[in-house]
Amino acid sequence: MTAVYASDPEPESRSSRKRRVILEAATAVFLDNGYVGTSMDEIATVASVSKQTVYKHFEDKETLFSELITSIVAEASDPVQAVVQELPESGDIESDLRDLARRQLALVMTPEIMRLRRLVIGEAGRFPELSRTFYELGPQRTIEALSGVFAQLNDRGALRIDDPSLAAEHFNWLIMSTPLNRAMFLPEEAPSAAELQQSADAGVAAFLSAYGY
Amino acid sequence: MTAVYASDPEPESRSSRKRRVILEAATAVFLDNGYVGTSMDEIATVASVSKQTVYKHFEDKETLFSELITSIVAEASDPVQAVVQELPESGDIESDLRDLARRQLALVMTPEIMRLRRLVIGEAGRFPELSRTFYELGPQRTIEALSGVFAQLNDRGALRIDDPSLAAEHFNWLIMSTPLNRAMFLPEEAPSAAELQQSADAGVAAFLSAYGY
Amino acid sequence: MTAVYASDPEPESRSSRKRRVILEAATAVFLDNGYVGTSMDEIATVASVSKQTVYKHFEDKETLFSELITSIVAEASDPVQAVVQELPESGDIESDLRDLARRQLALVMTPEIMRLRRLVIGEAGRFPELSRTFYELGPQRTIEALSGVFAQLNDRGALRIDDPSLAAEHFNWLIMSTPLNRAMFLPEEAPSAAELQQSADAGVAAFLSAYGY
Amino acid sequence: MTAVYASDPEPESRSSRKRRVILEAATAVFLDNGYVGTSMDEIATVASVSKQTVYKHFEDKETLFSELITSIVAEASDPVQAVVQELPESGDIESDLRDLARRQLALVMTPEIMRLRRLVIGEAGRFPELSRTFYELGPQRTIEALSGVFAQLNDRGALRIDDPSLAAEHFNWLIMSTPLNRAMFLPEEAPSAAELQQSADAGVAAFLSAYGY
DNA sequence: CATGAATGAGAATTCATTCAT
DNA sequence: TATGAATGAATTCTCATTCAT
Repeated sequence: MTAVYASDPEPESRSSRKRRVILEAATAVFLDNGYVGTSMDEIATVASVSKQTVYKHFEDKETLFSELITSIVAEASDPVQAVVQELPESGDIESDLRDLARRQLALVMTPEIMRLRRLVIGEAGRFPELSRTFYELGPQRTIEALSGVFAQLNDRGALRIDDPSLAAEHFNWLIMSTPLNRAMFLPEEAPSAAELQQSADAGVAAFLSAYGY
Repeated sequence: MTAVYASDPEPESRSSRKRRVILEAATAVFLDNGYVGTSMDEIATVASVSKQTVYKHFEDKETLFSELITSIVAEASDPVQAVVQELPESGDIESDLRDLARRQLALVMTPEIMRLRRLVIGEAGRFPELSRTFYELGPQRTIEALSGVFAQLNDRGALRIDDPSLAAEHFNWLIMSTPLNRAMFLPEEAPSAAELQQSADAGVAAFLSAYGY
Repeated sequence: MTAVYASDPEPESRSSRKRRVILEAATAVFLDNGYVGTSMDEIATVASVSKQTVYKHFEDKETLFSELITSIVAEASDPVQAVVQELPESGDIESDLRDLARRQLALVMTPEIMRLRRLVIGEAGRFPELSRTFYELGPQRTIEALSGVFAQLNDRGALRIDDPSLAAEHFNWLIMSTPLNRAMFLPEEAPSAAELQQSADAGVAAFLSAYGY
Repeated sequence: MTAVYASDPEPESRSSRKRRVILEAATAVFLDNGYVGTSMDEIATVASVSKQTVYKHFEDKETLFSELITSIVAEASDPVQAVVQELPESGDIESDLRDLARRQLALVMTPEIMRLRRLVIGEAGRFPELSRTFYELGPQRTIEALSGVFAQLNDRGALRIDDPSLAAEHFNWLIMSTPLNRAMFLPEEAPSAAELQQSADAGVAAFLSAYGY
């Protein structure tokens, strides 16, 4: 999660190091216990700092939660974008789409992202901006990127697509819905990599039946 | 005035009337504020009964929540089943599937069921049995029913389906995922009936491209 | 406990029957859970009557407790008195005293009376009249009776006793203190009948060494 | 004014000072009102700290009570042990035993220890480990010490004792039972020092009649 | 007369947030 | 700057007692 900052050239100040430590602790605790189920005390304890220090860095619990979720969502979004943005060019459209689908699915189904998704959905009433952010940086952004890809594939004659945006939706959910929905309700049964691949492959096959030549 | 109810075959006892009132109040409050965000005091107030009465009917908050959610889930599940179980027989497969899809989608996207879904997902960590129940009585049961329908349609030569269960998954999510996912994250933007129809119709079209003759 | 009333000739009225049932239930519950640990609800439930019925028979919890304890103490006191009042006349003073001691000890160490003793002692602050009653009807009354016995035995030349009351105290505690004190603090380790006899016999022996010829 | 404590070798930390204050307040309140009759609020008020502070130092009411009672019992036990362990060596066995008996009795009959004893007995059902501790550190330990003393006195030819342990029991209860039992049930009638001495002396006299030459 | 419900309060425990040192 | 303590309220659950039906 913090790997994103790994190549950061500027050395962290003490303050921003603390800030990061607190964010990491808060991430762990919030994802485990939810917003209301988490106490500032526990965050401070897990971060090994005093509660005052937490409050020095974040105005209150809501702010901490918001900033936290926003930044994780952004972080989590990037790798998915990277995968979806560029389709490999092997010439074999089916294997290319399979490749994309498998990688996308593997990323989205990460246990931590699943917990994040459940948390954000559960708090959608209390924090509508957060769930909007998740939606926009997650599914929406993904589908836009896919939409671009499918437009190109159509132009290139590889697929037969009238409405790239609609095709992107269909592609996205054909490959993800089954395991995603299942995982959302059955947090204790993590799907195996094989199951994920199967779901991706079957989705791609159906997609090609509908949108291929 | 009460004579109207005189012919009521099973007149509710005071006790079960109270029980029902409490359940209704609890439903409203839990769906609005989530499990932790709801206090027994508020439930009692909304139900216009004393807290004692609540506790006389339900052992504790957890029990109340569990029984409540279980029963709503069961209730909500039945109409969807009814819709999905029997396909109309007009001879026009596309319009039949559209019909089914539209009705199914309209039921599932009911605001109350959406709130229930968010609530259950948000509490999946705390109440895994509840989310399992939702999963089994909801998506799983629906897909099993659809699976049966598609098997028949295949036998009848109306569709070309190898794996009815997989086709059922694809059908289900092609029509539902887009609005469902959106509504999950954007609780304030209820989709219009027109949008839902469009989603259903587009899903059916894609499904037929993939699985039709 | 209610055996005392067994020979009662007059048939119980419904009311007094209920009253007895309540008292029996209350006895069980109070002895198990103490005064504060007992709720009127539980008493009503155990007695299989409604709470109102309890309140119809007893003004309030305090009254119920007081009357209850007073009557059990009185009931429990009588058999001990009976044993202590009359010394058998075998001519063998040691075996006579042993007999008395063993019987007295067996009665006093009854589990139910032990629980009563603990309860009364624990509530001595809240219910001083009750503990006074216990003291007067229990130890004090016993010792007065023993005192009379020892006065006779002195007059008869069987023992050498200046102060019968003091001798009675010494006798009483020589035989009872060890097991009684132990049982007071170790409610889970009921002493065996053999241990009790041993304690009685050793107490009698010491008593005779001090007060015999 | 605080300079007086300046040379204190181990200056109490703020934390341990608070802890001590809480323990003292809790002692007072528990001894007065019993376990269930005492509220954490009252303890906090008496200690002049916030309830939070109480909970920061002690996990819950039970823990506080247990630690508290255990430590008082241990504290109270030591002086009695000191008295009982060493018999003075005046050569006059009767006056030596009287001395011991009077001191022991005076210690045991301290009002605070009496309240502790009542409290522990009253809670023996709820806190069996506590009453066991009391028993072991109190009566049992005392009698073991006395047993050692009597064994020596026998060896030295000062007393005629076959079973030192039994003699210790008899000694202990001959001098203590009467006032102890009375005080247990009549908390409002503290025995005078004179009465205690009389009880001790009379007990010693009887003991010597039984076990002396 | 007896049952379910109501009342009104109190207890244990926890929290977010703010002072004081 | 950071730590322990305080604040003030909220929450779950229970209780003794009283109405109303």
